[in-house]
Amino acid sequence: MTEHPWLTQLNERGYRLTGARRAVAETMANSDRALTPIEVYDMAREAYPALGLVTVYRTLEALEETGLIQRVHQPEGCQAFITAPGGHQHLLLCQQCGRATLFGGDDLENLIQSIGRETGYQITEHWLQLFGLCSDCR
Amino acid sequence: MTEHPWLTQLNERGYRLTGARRAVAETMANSDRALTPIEVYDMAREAYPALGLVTVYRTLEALEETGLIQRVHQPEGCQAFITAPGGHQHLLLCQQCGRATLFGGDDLENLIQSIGRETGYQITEHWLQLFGLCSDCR
DNA sequence: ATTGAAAATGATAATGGTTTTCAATATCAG
DNA sequence: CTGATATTGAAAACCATTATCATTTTCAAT
Repeated sequence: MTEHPWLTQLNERGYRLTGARRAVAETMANSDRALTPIEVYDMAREAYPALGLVTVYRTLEALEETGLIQRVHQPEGCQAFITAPGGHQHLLLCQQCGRATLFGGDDLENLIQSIGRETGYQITEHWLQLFGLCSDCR
Repeated sequence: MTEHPWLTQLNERGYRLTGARRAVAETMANSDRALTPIEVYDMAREAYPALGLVTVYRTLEALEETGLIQRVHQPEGCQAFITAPGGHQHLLLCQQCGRATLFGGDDLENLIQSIGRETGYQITEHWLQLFGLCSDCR
């Protein structure tokens, strides 16, 4: 039996493989939009009905710590999570359908460096998030 | 008696001028770092002891709606607010002392436009927030 | 396969920040 | 001044998140 790559990664981090984790991980991995813990709970229970909400919280925490998902900040709240393939990426969210598109922030580096010079800050982290309408919704 | 400009702006928006609002507005206006509702509550009560926490929430809402303060998103949470002089600005937060520096995002416009072209999104809003150490703390 | 220590789970309760409700109070136009 | 209306703060309600804990499951070592 071959496991989803996410589960393999969790396992390598010392997490045991369980039905609950499989259900939560696959729900997140298959979603192209941000999901709240409750949404994950409802969706993952279709595959694993015995799942408890507390376990959803704990598994999301594990997935975030492992770098497989990231928290999404939105005007309405900051409780949602979305896949984070390949580490640090920037988000572009559709305000209509909720779809999320990831993009690299290569051009951002220059901007950040010049801001660091101007302000005297040693900048260690950055967040860029865009909102708009995706090609289908506009 | 001359009022703080923020209070004049609130008044022009139809809000009445009260001691509670004066205390909350001045606490926010005088802070150079992000404050949570509870922090505002504790600080503003020094000037206006009868202040209730509920009124802090309501006044922060009014100040945000009027564009005088903005919500600050941080890894630990997104409940804090900070002054927003001159409308939309970007934040640079010191991870050590919490001080916030504002900067314009002029150079960002080009980047955003090219991302819009690449992704097919019609981008309507953007958030950029930087974290690091300020000149005093590094 | 079996065993057993340690991890994981889920039900329940506790927590704590935010909102709602509502009667009393304060503001301010007339 | 006066009164309609906005505002206030205390208390209660709400609800997402976290802590507790007895039970179950995983999985490495037999």
